[in-house]
Amino acid sequence: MLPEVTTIYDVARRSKVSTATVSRVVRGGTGYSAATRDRVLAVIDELGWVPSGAARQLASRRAGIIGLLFPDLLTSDSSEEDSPLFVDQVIRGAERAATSAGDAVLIAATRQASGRQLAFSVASKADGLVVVARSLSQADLASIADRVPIVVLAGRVGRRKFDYVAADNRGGARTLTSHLLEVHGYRDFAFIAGLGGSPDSDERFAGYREALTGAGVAAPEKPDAEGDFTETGGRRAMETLLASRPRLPQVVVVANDQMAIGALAVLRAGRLRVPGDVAMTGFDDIALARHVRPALTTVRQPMREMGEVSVRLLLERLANSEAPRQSVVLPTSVVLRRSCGCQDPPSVVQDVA
Amino acid sequence: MLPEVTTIYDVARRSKVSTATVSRVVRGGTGYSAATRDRVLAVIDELGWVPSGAARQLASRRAGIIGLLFPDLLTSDSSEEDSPLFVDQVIRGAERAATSAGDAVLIAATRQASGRQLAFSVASKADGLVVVARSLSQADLASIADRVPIVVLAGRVGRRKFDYVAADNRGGARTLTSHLLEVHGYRDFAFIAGLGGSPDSDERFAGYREALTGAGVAAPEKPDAEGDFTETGGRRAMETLLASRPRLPQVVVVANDQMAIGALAVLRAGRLRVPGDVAMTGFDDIALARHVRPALTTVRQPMREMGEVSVRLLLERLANSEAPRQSVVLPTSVVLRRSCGCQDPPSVVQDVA
DNA sequence: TTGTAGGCGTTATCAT
DNA sequence: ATGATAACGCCTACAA
Repeated sequence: MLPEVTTIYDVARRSKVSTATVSRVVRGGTGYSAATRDRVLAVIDELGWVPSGAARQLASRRAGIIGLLFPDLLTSDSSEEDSPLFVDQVIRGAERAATSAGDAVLIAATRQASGRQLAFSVASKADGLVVVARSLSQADLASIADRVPIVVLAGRVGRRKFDYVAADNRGGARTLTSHLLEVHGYRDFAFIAGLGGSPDSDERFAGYREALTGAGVAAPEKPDAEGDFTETGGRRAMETLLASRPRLPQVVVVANDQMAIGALAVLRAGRLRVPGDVAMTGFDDIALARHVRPALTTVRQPMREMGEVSVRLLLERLANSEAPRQSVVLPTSVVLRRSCGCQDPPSVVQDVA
Repeated sequence: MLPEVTTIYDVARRSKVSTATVSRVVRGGTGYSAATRDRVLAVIDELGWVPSGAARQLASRRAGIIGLLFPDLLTSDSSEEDSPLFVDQVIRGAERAATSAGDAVLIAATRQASGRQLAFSVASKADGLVVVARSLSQADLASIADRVPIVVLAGRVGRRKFDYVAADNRGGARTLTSHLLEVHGYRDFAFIAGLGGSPDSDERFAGYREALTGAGVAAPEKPDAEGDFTETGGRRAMETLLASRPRLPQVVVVANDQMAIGALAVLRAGRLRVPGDVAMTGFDDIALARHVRPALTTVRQPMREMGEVSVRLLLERLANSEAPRQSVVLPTSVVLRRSCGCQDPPSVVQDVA
């Protein structure tokens, strides 16, 4: 026995009005008497009718769905704890912004090859897409963009062609490094980067260099070591660093928290004290950063807010496709803890201008 | 200038075939020559046509969308780190299972009052729903269920009416408590519960009691203190416990990790050694549990797997609505670390039968 | 192998 | 204030 869904026709017939009137009533439009409204509403309730999303979308060209595309971060061999919380937070933020506007969020992780097809599939179901950087090739991005509006999330500041929102990675790294220079007086630095070519890592390295250069400290062209954003990767990078340098730097600036935590483990295993022998900083302010010993000085990105703002931007564009392109760079903030050498964790959060 | 989306008619005209043939080709059906296929495919590519999800759903009664409803856990005042990772993991799992079946996941958090409407909205857009326990009233659940298939996630084992998947909370708590009794020989216990009436907390308490009773240890009818699943809540509950008991129990069994971590902080502040003066255990095995000092003995729920299995169950029902109701209870496992008194963290994972 | 045409459940445009 | 009736873009018997 088939579900036999009730349709707008059933409602119309039973309340002795036309489907047009039913439609008006449910959408809160105008043009019907209070009596009609009550009658229709009663019948709807009685029949338990729920308008078909598909039919609605087809006729009104509005699905009430925001697509969110992100790169698959929990692939095969990366262990549970390596899976970044970044996307989770972004999802939460997006969900919140969308829901409060009456929309829902359709999510899909693009895994390597299958990404293209998935992206199109999602695009065909949503009114617009929020695409987290690096989850799609530029070509695919462009070809989808001329079907539905797109907002790009994260990625390098300065991208064109689309609306985008990003965190001020560079500014955060710059402020953090300045703190290291000015407050602690460090002069001998080392930098552990994330995956080569990652916009986030690059931006952070750039900010780091800007601060060093600005302080008259020689800054190398390239990072001293490179990991892959995971704890394991950080461990390896730290080992490489240790092996390649004759003597310890005063401070190691790491491109993200997870790698910093891995690096911390290596130092601990080598009986090196942090921040006594070497200071260290991370980036992201994941929950762990606060709990690890020593607590990790880091830079916080407003991940949830990034998700929210992306959706908001998208909704704006949906409402007005002619509006000028917008780009929002959200401020990051430096979180001072023990690992950089600060005493008695002030837990102060220092905003980046 | 309007987007002027290209439709199947454009493709048909340009490749000089009927829309039926285009449809056959794109869906990989049968009944066309290789030459025709290539020609159509070429035109599709040239025109950049993407079939409309809405039209497709309307005609085929299949949206390719799985809805996921969960309670809003990051409300207002709860701080960032208190937001549970449970749902995040479930989302990941669901996304993975759905994507590999060619579907996408539509997510929505039900916030208090608005829940009902949101749920219906999502139901109207999806082929089926995975509903995380407590995100909807029984009445709403029922009224949605006779429109689309529903799978209930988590919640108490033993529910009827719907397909459901749950973790073996009771078994996990029982095994954990038995370990405490048998290996460590503890006899004086205390239990910190989560929110009153939470099925998860109740089940865990039940398992705890079963083990105690089975070992001939008197088990109180009610938990010794109650928190709200957050770190802060755990802190408060521990303070209450401390204030209300003349002397320390040998071990405190806490209903989840976050509260346990809060409780740990209280003990540390009181200069009490864990597990020296009091032993402690958590539940969930969040990432932090491993990094906190002492590392927390806890019970792991296969959160991601729960998401995956839910979607799989839903897809099965979508394929065959007549199949008998299914319920899957996934095993939990005890993770032994320092906080319960175990030496030299064996990091052993002990499966629950 | 290919085409024709009706139907899917709403919305929206005209009338009335 | 209400009602007919085209779209909307695709799928799918049924024919050819």
